[in-house]
Amino acid sequence: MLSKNLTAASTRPIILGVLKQGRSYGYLIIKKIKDMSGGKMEWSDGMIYPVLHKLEKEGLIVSDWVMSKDKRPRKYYEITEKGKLELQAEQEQWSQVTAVLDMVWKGQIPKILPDAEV
Amino acid sequence: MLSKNLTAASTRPIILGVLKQGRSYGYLIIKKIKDMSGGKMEWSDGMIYPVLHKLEKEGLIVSDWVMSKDKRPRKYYEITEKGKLELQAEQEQWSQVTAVLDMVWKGQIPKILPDAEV
DNA sequence: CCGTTATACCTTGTACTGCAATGTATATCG
DNA sequence: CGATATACATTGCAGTACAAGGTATAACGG
Repeated sequence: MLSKNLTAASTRPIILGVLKQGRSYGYLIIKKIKDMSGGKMEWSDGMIYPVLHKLEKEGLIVSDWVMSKDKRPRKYYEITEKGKLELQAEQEQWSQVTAVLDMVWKGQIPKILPDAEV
Repeated sequence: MLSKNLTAASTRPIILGVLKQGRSYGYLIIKKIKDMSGGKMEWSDGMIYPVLHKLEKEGLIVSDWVMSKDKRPRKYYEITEKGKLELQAEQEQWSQVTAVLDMVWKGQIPKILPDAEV
């Protein structure tokens, strides 16, 4: 079970990443993410759809309805150029944070002392 | 500049990690994190102290006042056993998310198709 | 001596937000 | 026919991040 903040922080880049690979729809995105995480990440409807809506509102993805072979309407999403740029920026940010966290996991904390003890 | 969510998500493991390496105080923790991130992460007072207070309230760290050599009072924080367990759990969660994100960065998204197209 | 900077910690209002829960709809399966 | 799976939508509100403003004092340069 991931913390709320970590889930929130990773939702956007993951969705954008999945859509960069190919257009998809909500229900399937949830399945892919479950698969990619070995079942550890189980997003719900209430989680993913508000995020998809917001991404679309921000112009990072676009959507259109398609009638599937079994007559169900599906809302397909596709990443935009702006969305790809945003994904790039997300990757850079995650890289920064991950670099610091790697130091933390490895116990490589700089030995900075208070001025009065230099 | 990190997103709000990413900053929020990484604050606790970073602080716990710094304190696992050795007891420290707020002002110095901020300096260490700035150093570890090459200047990219600049936390403010208003950010770190409420988090330190919450961590203490949850029993993950403890604190005590020490008078420094230049007569300034400093509030030193130290991680507890419980805090070390929490840090371990954080590392596992970050590992899970990072594994999924690595797939995203590498474009390794599973090709799962809707049932009607299998 | 004074203004500035650095060293330290504290508090809080409030704008923002995540998402469980609930809802609608329908195909498939046993 | 009931249960499950396939799909998308909406929202109330509990929770929360942290900038801004505050207090205090040492050190430094002009």
